[in-house]
Amino acid sequence: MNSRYSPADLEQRWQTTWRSEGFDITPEPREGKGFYALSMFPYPSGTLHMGHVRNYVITDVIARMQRMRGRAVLHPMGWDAFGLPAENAAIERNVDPGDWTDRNIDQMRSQLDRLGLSIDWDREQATCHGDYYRWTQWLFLELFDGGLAYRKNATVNWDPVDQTVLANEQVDADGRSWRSGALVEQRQLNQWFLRITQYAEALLGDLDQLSGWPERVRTMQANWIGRSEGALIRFQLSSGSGTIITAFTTRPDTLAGASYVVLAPDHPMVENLTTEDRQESIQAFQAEVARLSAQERTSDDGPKRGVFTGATALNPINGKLLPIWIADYVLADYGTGAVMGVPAHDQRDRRFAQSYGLPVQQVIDAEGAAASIAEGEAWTESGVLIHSGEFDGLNSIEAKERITRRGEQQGWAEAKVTYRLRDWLISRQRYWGCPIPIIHCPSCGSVPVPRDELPVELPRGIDLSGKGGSPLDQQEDWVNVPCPTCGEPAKRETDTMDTFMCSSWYFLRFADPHNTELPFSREAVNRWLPVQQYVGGIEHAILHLLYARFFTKALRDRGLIDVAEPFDRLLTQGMVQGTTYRNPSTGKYVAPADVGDPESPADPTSGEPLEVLFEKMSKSKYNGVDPSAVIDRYGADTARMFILFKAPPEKDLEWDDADVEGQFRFLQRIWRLVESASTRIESLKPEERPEPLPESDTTVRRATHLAIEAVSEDLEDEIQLNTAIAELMKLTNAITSVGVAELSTSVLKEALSTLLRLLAPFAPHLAEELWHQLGGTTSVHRVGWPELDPSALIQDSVDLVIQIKGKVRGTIQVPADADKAQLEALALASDVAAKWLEGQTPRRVIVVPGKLVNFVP
RNA sequence: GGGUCGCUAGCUCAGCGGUAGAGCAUCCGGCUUUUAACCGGCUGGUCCUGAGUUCGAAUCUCAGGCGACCCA
Repeated sequence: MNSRYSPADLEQRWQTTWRSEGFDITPEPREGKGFYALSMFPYPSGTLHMGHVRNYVITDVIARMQRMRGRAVLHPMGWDAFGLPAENAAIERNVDPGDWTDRNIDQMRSQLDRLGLSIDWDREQATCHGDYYRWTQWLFLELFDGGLAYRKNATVNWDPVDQTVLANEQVDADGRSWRSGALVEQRQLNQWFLRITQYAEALLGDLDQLSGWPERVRTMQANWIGRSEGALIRFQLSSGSGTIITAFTTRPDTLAGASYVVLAPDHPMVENLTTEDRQESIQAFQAEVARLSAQERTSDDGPKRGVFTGATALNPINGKLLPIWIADYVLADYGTGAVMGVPAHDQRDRRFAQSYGLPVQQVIDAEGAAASIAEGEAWTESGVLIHSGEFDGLNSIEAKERITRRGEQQGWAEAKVTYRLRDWLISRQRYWGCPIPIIHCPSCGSVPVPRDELPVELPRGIDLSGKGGSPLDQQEDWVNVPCPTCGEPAKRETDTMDTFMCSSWYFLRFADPHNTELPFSREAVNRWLPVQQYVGGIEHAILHLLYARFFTKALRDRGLIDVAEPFDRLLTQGMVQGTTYRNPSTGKYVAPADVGDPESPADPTSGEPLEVLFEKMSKSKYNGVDPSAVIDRYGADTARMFILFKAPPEKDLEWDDADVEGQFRFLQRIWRLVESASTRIESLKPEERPEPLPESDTTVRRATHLAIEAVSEDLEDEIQLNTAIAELMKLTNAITSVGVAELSTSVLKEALSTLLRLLAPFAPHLAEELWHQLGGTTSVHRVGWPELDPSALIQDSVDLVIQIKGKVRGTIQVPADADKAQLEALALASDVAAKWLEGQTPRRVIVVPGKLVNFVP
């Protein structure tokens, strides 16, 4: 009977059994909706890292628990398989990107399988396979038909390392590419865009419905969409030419304080406005600004630079002359590409005015305003209007409205809402992506490829030099085709799609993965969507999660689906961090093998002491832990338990080998506990329970049902997997400390059967093995979630705390059902009260039934 | 500069008006010729600071400190 817990063979054995029984195949929901649990699908890099493990294990626990609760569960997996790494591998090693990707997928799938994830592999999708990207193209044409996909010439972000353009969301705050980290340049190119701005209001407004999303993700999306209310102001040129410059402002109340007007350097009117003598300096400045990123241009700090055009405009509110400048801090595609300069009340305007000696006129007054303006700052708060003629004395809020209304009456203003959100640039000048299904015809323009000819397949086996331009440009056979409309010679679009297009609808395909007529049927989508629980990294707070919401809304408006939001509940899991050694003087990272004594790590070359940090696991920091190695050593169940227990799911997790040992020991304790009890239990069928129960039985029954209550809440309401595991430990400790020998068979059975069922989602293999050892005949994963018996939680007697003036002075045992008067009497009669009250009559008595009595003398 | 979140045992975290808890680590003891050991037990806390509300504050309020993230 003293068998040993050896995870390696039992995990393998159960995985084989489950697979052969088709345990993970998705059942059709019998009534109502099923439960859809989804992890953000990975890029198939070929190696599974701990971040993946954490992601999929969290989703797996939720999926398994919902299944035990009797729900039909959809828990699929796929591959976000287009993208640059495959293309780079092809360039470096001369392999086919498709073959390389498929090999990686096979490798990662087998690594995932070892974790015991209950994934329905029959629904697997890879975005780079024709039977998937056929539908990505089909959906692109839907958007094209709906006017949501269009081509335009625009200033776009160019990544000089990856040699492709990027969407605004894919450039970080420092103006660097999210992928390559390269400083992004600006280029003028003719590119494809999706009209996400048409959904700005809906994407913002519907954030309110997403109560199952983390607050910070909603805030980040709201900030990114960046709605601002204001007005368009039309400035007439003083030359009397009738030419009008339209500027957008959120502060029409400060209009009287405008002392100049600024256009973006690439504003289309600049050339006409500029006087003869200034042409040269204007052109030089335009060229200079073109090299800067939007972030560099618009930040509050740093000097603002510009050039005077020679033209002037009139301020419509007071007729003052305003010089017209161009400046780096105004962007052509935000608002109207023109702003009014109000140095007293805008920080960037103030910097600019200071550089060029432009007048500063205060028009908003409030306490401290004049002083701060005098110190060279801008007063950007609201206040009361001054120096604004008839509007003097109004507060900012009223004034915004009154001034805008006056302007509307007189034809120089218009109330207007603008957004920071830009249209989504989806063209990529790379090979390994989904081809855009468009043919350019000299006479018919951009013509969609007929739907029955989809997919437009990527040509295979081509030479990828990696040097400039899209590799598809050079594929003459592929590029030159007759126009589908007129039959004349035409050319295929050679840009491919941003891979975020592929991931913007994969969650819909999982509902109907084998459909050959449509990307998905409305019925299948209605059956499963929205995703009840979505789990993934916070890095997609804006990118993927915003695009997917946009796609869902656009497809709903095209009549393809009925849901307006794709993800009901979202969990953003934290990073997995590894122990990292760094030399503080050189900033260099040192591998753990080279640091000597881990207690006092030292640099192997210089002997300097190293600092010990926890940072996101990565090769360059030598702090990675290989999931396969952990599974080899401790088994998948221990790896799962550790990664779930060590930190709450949304927080960063510090990997610590000692704590992994701890989890392994806990599983061993359960193993031994069940072994020691197995002689007493022949089957798991319920049997008569003697009443009343002896005290040891009551204690364990209570612990059992407390655990049911706590674990159920932790898994269903808040996803608190770490505390759920702590509850399992408490139950285990309660059973062991009372002792198996002290328990009646029926209570022991109930306790162990409960423990194993609560454990099953976390450590599925061990729970299954022990369940069978106790005589279970069906899988523990199919027997149902344990039910709470509230009567088991009731105690006959409870500890009553006795406080004197709010300080705890002792406890007494009282009947659990005693009323307030009885409690007070019992407490007053106690030794504790006698000692501390010293005969005084308490002035006040607070009684909290079941908890305490507080005497205030 | 603004916002959000956090600060509880050495570490990672529970508790969110009513006796401060868990796991790991430490320490002690036992068992076993141990190398993935195991078992039992004991330690260990100005709950970031200060003020307020309350019979009673880790928990609520305010101010401050430190840290992380987001926005500018």
